[in-house]
Amino acid sequence: MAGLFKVAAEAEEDGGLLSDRIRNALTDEIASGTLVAGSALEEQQLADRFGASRTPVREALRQLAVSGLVEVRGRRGVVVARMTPERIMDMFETSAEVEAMCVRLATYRMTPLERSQLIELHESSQAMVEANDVDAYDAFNRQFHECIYRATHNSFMAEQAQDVRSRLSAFRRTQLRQGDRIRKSRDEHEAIMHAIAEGDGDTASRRMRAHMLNAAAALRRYIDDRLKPVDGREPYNT
Amino acid sequence: MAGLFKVAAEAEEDGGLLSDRIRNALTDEIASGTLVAGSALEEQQLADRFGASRTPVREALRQLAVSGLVEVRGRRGVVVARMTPERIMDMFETSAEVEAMCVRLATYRMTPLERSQLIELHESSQAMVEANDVDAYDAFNRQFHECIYRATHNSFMAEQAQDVRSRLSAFRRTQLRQGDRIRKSRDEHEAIMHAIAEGDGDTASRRMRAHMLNAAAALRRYIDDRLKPVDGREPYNT
DNA sequence: TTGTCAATTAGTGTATACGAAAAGCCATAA
DNA sequence: TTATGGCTTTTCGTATACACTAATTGACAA
Repeated sequence: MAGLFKVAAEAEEDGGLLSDRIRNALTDEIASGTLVAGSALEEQQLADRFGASRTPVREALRQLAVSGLVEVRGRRGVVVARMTPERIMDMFETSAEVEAMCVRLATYRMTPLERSQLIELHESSQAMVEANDVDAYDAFNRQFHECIYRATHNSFMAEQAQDVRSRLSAFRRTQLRQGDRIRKSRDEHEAIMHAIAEGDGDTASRRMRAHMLNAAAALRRYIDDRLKPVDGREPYNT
Repeated sequence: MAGLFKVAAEAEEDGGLLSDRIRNALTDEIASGTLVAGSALEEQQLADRFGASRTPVREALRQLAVSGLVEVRGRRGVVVARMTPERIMDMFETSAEVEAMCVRLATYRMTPLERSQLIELHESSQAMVEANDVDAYDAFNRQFHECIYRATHNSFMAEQAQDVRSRLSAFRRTQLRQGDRIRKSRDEHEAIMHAIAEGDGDTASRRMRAHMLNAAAALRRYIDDRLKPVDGREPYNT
């Protein structure tokens, strides 16, 4: 019995900490929507599922709580953070401002190499738009923005931006399926690229903010259509 | 009026969770510099100090790791995050941008009541400047900026800004002791207030950024004087 | 029927036990 | 003298046991 956990650790070829693996798994499941917002996360149940004990599960849950992905209701269990539409919009707005802030700095600081990489990346998205390939564009989009984060040459800011962005990943994919949002998204990228090319950080910043807010607006339409009915129900189901 | 968040209310409460109290205590000690950067945090030792077992201590440490206040070196202990001067400056720059972002939104959205509260708060700082009361001004400064966060009417953004700010609190107090930084700080606040009063968010934003960068510059002088020698040593002592 | 209260119970919060890995140390050999 | 190898020690990561809280359920009275 005592030697069992060693087997569990080796089963996943990842020598990393068990608690870290659980945290990563839960992060993915929450971000992807596999774990529905508001659902209860029972420690023993999760422990059984991961073939571990409650201890690493608890650590994972507590870490997720710091990032705001789950909500710890003292002595009453942990639930997947249930965002209100207002909070989601707040997060999108914040994300928009953060992206705007990053692209402004990036415009002033990016190296010629970084600029050419960004241009190349942007041009590669044309094909995805024409194919209307949501998944490919979603992946590209991530790269595009991360490329800008790096170009700020401020690693802390890049981490903060990445953190905010990752918390919205669950909603972002949805938004791309709205109408011809992909094409518009690329057009907006195009405008941002022009401002960057001219070294006009303030314009790039404004355009980026507008770009992100457009994405948020597309999502809001989706939320208004589909999430509203949920509001009538109890905050936390079982 | 200075209701702030619940932080003050929860400050000294025995009823809360033990792991939470330990986390808060450690946060304070790290932010205040009582726990020196780079020093090792041994679990059993901390458990003894808080009269608890290792379990809540571990949870606290893991949570602090998510915020970046401590560094977990797998199976080799936890140390207080040792920031390089570069990273500290990155954080200050990010903080400056975040504050600028907040004040811009706040300018457009604050209610007349919030505006008058901010004015009142600002005027109260005059006395502290004349008395050269660093502690009082430091406390006021915190309130001033938190007041602006709230006025964004975006709770998520306020939390993010607060998070970044709290991570710099250890360094901020130092900076205020540099020369006549307090007086200059208030003058800069004054200029920001004018822009807010005129409803000019972009100007308020630019002035706020300059204000924060001035504070960072004051700190850099301090760092160059006192922290540089440390760089010659090993990243982590023993 | 409904409201209140007590007993039950499910599930969290904390403590302790144990195996494993890394760090320290000493002895021994080149 | 120094380097290296194995042994000891320390401390971490995980498991498990216990304590305590709060939700739930059932009974009883109004």
